[in-house]
Amino acid sequence: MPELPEVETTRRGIEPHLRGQRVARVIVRHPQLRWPIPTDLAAQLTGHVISEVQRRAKYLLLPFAHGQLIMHLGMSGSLRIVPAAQPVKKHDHVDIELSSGQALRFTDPRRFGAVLWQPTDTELHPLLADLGPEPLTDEFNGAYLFERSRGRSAAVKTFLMDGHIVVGVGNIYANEALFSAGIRPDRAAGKISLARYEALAQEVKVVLARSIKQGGTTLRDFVGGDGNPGYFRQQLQVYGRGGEACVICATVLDEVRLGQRSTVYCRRCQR
DNA sequence: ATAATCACCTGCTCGC
DNA sequence: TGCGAGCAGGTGATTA
Repeated sequence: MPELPEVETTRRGIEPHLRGQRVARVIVRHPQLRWPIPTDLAAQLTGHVISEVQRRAKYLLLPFAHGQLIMHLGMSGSLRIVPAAQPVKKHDHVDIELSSGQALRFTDPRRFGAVLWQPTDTELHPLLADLGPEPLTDEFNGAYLFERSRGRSAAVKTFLMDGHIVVGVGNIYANEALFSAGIRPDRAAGKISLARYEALAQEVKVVLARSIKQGGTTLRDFVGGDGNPGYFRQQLQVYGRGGEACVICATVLDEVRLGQRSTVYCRRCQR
């Protein structure tokens, strides 16, 4: 379910409940996620105090002196703070119980998510090593996109969703940002001008920031760490609206597949 | 190196 | 009401 705004919403929701808490117990009910949960996870975490929750791309990180916990929500994952005694449901795979009596509960029906442990000794974890810049930093801008895209024939939407180029822009926000920037999603990335990439970078930042402010986009059942849904859905201009009227010019929005992902755009507003 | 496809897994919606 | 097909917020691995 989550793109960057949903992950950041989760981070902000859970951090106040985790900060300063000691891990009392770790329960792994279903270790088979995208990769197996390390068998020593409980041994690594139990008794240690959580200092903060960081985010890099769509990964949530709990740093400790002796290593870090890496979590990813995949397509359908969520993390919530619940009373440790709250009965579990079908897809509640992991509980990290805290000294407060609450637990951080990892739920993920499709199990595309991940819970990993990385000891401190090694360098950057391979999953984090080759990631592009964070979209909400100055490092990510039109000039950067322009430079990285030269010579590339792939569709600009696919390019924008490539985590090696920039992290955190998933299918929803790629569709939205391209609409706001007036760029057709299937245009070759290498043939777009600097000026248009400046607009695109700007719109990526705007749409992500706005969504974070509203607690993310709840499509099916996304809830932040506090259990509240996100309210950005009602502001989506193209995602999920194929066949409906463009909010700008009322032209019927086209829906096509690009790199196996549903892609919606206005053939009149986006060129 | 880049591009396209596959794979992982469950649940839901749609059409018959 | 039941059933198969297709699709869903991600992304590493594999293949040309």
